[in-house]
Amino acid sequence: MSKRERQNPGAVTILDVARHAGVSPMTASRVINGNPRVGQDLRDRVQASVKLLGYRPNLAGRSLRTTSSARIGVLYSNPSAAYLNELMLGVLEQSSLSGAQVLVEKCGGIASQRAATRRLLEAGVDGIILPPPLCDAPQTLQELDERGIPVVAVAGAQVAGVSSVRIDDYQGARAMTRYLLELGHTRIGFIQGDPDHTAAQLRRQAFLDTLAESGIQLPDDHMVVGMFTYRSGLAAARQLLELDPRPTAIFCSNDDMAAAAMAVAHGTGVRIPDELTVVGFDDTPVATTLWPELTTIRQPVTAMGKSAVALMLEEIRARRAGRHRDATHQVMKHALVKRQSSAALAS
Amino acid sequence: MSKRERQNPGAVTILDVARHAGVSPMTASRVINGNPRVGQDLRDRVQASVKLLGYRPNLAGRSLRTTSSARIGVLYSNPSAAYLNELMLGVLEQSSLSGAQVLVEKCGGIASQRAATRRLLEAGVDGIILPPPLCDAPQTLQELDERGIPVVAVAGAQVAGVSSVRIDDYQGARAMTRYLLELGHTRIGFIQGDPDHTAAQLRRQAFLDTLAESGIQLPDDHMVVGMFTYRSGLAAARQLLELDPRPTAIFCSNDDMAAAAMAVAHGTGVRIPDELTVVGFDDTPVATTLWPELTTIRQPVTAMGKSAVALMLEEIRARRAGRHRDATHQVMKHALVKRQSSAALAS
DNA sequence: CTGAAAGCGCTTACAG
DNA sequence: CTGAAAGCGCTTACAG
Repeated sequence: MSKRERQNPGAVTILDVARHAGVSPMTASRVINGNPRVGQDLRDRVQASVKLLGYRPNLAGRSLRTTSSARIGVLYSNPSAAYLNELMLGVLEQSSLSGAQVLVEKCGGIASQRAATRRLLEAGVDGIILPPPLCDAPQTLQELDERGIPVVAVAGAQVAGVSSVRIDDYQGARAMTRYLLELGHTRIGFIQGDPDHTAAQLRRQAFLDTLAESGIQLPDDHMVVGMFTYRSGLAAARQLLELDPRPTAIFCSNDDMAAAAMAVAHGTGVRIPDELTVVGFDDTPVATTLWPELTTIRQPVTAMGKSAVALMLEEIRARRAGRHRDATHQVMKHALVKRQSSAALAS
Repeated sequence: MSKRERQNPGAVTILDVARHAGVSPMTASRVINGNPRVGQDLRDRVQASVKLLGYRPNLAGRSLRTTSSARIGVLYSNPSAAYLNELMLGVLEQSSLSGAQVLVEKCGGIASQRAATRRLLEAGVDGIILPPPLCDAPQTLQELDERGIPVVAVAGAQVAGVSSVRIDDYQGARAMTRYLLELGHTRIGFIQGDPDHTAAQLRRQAFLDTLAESGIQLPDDHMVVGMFTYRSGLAAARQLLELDPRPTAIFCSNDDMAAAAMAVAHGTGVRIPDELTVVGFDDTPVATTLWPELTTIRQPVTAMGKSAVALMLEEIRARRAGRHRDATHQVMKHALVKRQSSAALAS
C-alpha cells in the first residue's frame, strides 16, 4: 500500500477494489459495469469497496479493450463560434468518455469541403459529424453516404440513410409563439433565419401556422428575412421598429439576431420588456450575456454533441461487427426558457 | 491483413508501422515521439511508413503507459458562459490527448465552494484548475495549497506557490491604448471591469499610464466602473455617450461590455466606427457576432485551457516522482485584433 | 455465478 | 543507436 502510494497516489485501480472486496478483478469489473450475473453478496461487497476507496475507472484502460480507438471527424464551415464551442464541448466530452479520438477540419466552399473531407479520411476517421450548416448540404451528405462513410448530421434536413441529432424546431417555435400569444401579443414581428437552413424554414412555418390557428392575420411587413447574423438582425429590427403601429413583440429566429434587435431597441429608447418583448431561439451564451436576459428556446447543444458521438460510435461498432443499422434520428428535448426580455402586454 | 481489417478496419497500430518499416516497435515509437537518438536511415523509413499507412497513435494506449490516469478537477463559479466554454474546450482537448480525466464542479458562495472542493477531492482528483474569478480568491488558493493539492490558476493574481496561466493584461491594454492614440483619439472613455479582479485593475492601470506618458490628462468623468457584465456596460456606455463633448472612442475592459456599448450607440444613432470607435478585450465569440465586428485584444483562452492541463500534469507527475517543482507562471501571447469597430479619428 | 489467462496499443526501463 | 521484455488498467473470451 505504501509502495503504491508513492508511485501514484491518486490511482485506485480495479485490482485494489477486487483485493479489498476479496473477489477477482473480473467480478469487480462485472459489478462496476452493471452486469447482472453476479451474486448479491459479492455485488454488495464490491460496491462498498468502490465507494470506500473512491474508485473511478481509468477510461484509457477501458477503452483500450472496448472501442479499439475509433476516430471521429468533425467537419464544419462557418457556424456561430458560440454554437460550435458548445457543440464541441459535448463532442469532446463524450469522445473522451468513450475513448474515441476527434479530428476537426474547417472548410469554406465546395472545393475546400472536398479537400477537408479527404484530409479527414486520410487521417483514418471512421465517420464524420456534420454540424450546421453543412448538415443542410444534401450533396455533401449523399456523397459521404455513397462512399460508405458513416455520417451523423447535427440539426439540418432529414436525409435518407443519414443519422441525425436534432430538436423539433417546429414544436419549439410553436411553443414560443403560443407563449407570446398568452402574454397578449398579437402584433408580433418575426425575423427569419437564413432561408437555406431547414431550421429557419421550420421555425418560420410554425410561427405562421400557430398565428393562423388563433385567427391572427399578420401584415406582410411584419415578416422580415434575416441571415442568422447579428448584422442582418440589426437591419431587420430597424425595419420592424419603424412600423406604425410598432409591433409589441419581436420573435427572432436565433439569439444573435435577438441581440441585435435588443441593441436597436436600447438605442431607440424602446424599453425592454415594458414596451417591447424580444425573444430568441437556441439559448447560446449570448442569451445570458444580454440585459435584460433573453427569453428563448433552449437547444441542448452540448448534449447534442454527446449524442452525435454516441450515435456515431454505435454505427462504427455495428459496421465493424458486420451488422447493419438503420439511420437513427434522435430528437432531443427543447425547452422554453423564460427570462426578463419578455412580459405581458401592458393593457 | 485481411483478418485485421475485418476486426477493426480503421486501426493502424505502431506494430504495423514497425513491420512496414522493418524496425522494432520501440524504434517506431521513438521516431513518432521525436526522440533524437535514432539513426537518420531508420527515422526516414519509419516516417515514410507512418505517412503511407496513415498511422495515428492510439491515445488510450499511450496514456495508459505515461500519465497513469491523472484526474483533474475544474472548479468554477459564475464566469461568462462563453469564456468557460472556450476554456473547457482547451481543457478537454489536452486532457484527452494526455489521457487525463476531467471532473467539473460549479460553486457559488464560500460554503458551496468548500463543499465543491470536497466533492472533487473525494472523487480522487490529483489537482484543481481554477478559472476566473476563483483564481482571484486568495483564500481558496491558499487553502488548497496548504492541503497539498496542486492548483493551477487561470488568469488572476499571482500567489506564491500557485502555478498560473495568464496573458499580460497590462501589456495588452497598453497596446490597445497606443492603437487608439495612433488613430488620433484623445477623448477616450474607459469602462472598467469588476474592481475585485486583478485583470480589471491591470487593464485600467495600463490605460492610465499610457495616456499619461503621452501627456494626456483625461477628465475623471471619462472613467466609468463596470462589472464585466453586459448590463453594467449599458449603464456605463449611456453615461459616457451623454458627455459633452462626447468621447470619440470607448475602450471597454471586456467584450461583453463592448457589446453593450455598441448597443447603446446603435440605438442612439451614433455610427460605429465613423462617429465612435468601440474596442473590447478578450476576443470571445461575441466579438465576431457583433456588427461591426469588434476590435479587441485576443486572449488565447482555449490554448490557456490546454496549458493549464499541461502544467497540472507536469506538477502531478513531479509529485508522484517525489520531485519538487516550483510554481510556474506561464504568460501566453495576446494579440491586438483589428476589426471594423475602430477607425481613425475624422479630422 | 465466478475466476485465470490473455491482450487492447503503447512506452518505460533495462540490455546491449 | 537499437531492441526484447514487461506492464499501464481494463475487459473479452474461455473455462469451470
